[in-house]
Amino acid sequence: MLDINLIREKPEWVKAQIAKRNAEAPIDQILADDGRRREILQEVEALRQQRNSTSKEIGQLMGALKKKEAELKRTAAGPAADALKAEVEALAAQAEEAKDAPRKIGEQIAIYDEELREVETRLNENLLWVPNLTHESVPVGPDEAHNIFHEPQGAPEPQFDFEPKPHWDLGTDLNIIDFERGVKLSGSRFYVLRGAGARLQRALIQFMLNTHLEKHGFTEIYPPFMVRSQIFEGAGQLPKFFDNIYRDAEEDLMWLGTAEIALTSLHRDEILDEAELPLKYVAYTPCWRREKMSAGKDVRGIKRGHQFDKVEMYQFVHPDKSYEVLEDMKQYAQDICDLLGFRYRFVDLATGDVGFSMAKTYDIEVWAAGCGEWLEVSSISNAEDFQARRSNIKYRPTEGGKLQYPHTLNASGLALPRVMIAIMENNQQADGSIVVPEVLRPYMGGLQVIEPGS
RNA sequence: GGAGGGAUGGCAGAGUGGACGAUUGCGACGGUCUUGAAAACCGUAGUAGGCAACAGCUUACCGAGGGUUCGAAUCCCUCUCCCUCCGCCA
Repeated sequence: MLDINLIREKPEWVKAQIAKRNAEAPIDQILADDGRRREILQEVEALRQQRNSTSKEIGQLMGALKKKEAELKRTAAGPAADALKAEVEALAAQAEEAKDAPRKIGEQIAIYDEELREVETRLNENLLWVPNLTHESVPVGPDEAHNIFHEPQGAPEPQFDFEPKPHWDLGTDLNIIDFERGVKLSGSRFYVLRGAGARLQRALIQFMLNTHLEKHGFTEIYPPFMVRSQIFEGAGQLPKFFDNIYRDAEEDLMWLGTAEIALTSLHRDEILDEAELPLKYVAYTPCWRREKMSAGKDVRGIKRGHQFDKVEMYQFVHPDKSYEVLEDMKQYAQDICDLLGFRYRFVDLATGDVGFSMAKTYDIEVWAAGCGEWLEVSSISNAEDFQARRSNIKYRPTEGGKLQYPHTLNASGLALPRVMIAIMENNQQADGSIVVPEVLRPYMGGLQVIEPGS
């Protein structure tokens, strides 16, 4: 969510920023509703103030009336009682009369309130549809064709004296990926990992988590895999990406598309201490995506499934530090690639390709020799205060003053299926076996090579 | 799934229609005292919005949303969450 003050003060600049993303947002409607909202507020608050003060007067009248009534009760019949009775009646009539004015004010307030509710509802909904603004360092361009690809680095490109096979053939031949049974169980874009395949993935998860815990200083989180729709809204997934989310038919629960969604909301509605920052979290979760947008794309193999596993890093940081931390996060993801012996390249996403919630994003792509593709294994982003605003997460500055929004960053560390692909395809041998990267062997009972039947 | 009880400021916990944005205690912060600290004493304190923007004024907020009323923390309705007991269960 953007700061409404920013839209109010620099609407044309905001529009230009959104145009850079090749996106659209109802800025004019927001401005109109925001203006009207403030007009109504002034009217309605003045009315409320009037009503409050008259109500207080009535309260005093009622108090006096009660006193007199009590006094009347204690007084024996006679001239004194008659006089009191007259006083009581007069006061009662006065109170009744005094109610007229505030009652009318109340009716007016109700009319304004109705319009206010309508305007605010629309305003808030529209604000949720406005994407984050990209950072000035992001290359400008309407789509992914304008991304900047950096020179490949890391390990040298693997060389073979035979034709390297794609992972779907390797996996099937070794009987470690079972596509047919995956489809039998759940339909297209699902697969079963078997034997050393399943173990390889589990080893990778352990290896990645341990690396981030022990070398990069993260705290491990195990979040719920299903969360409320509000939580999706907080991360910026809703309302825009509703079609891509799996949801429960009866409860207001949705299956994570990424751990980022849950991690963003860990501190929802909380006020942190500045001294607590940065908060560094890492979580392993499965991720579920309908992939409606990519129907017919990447249908072979395990590159794009409806369910996949991912280790995700997430940080809440001081706003002044977030771009520094973005580079750290990039390094953490890179470390995993290096340890696994990958050849990889960094991509600076162009304004038109940066995700809805993000101000700046780097991708890491890993070379996979069998399918001959660069595979996106990590996305490293700074959301600045966009997600913190949506999720109402603030921090109290040590030196006092107004509460501030922290910046949030997320980075895959890494996405499992594509890492599996790279390992299988790059480490394959002429006989179809696969060499297990050294760092994973301790997690696989010392297994060095995945051979048929292992 | 059944029955009952709850939700109030950082925490604990009063408040059942009018002076309550809210008693009190603890904690926090500032000060006095002290060589320093503790104790004691004094004082300050929530969040969000609007207007003016220098101090100022104002509205809303007692789990959430509606309603009754001149007026709601307090009464009514709906929802969410928590606790206790029973049932079921990894």
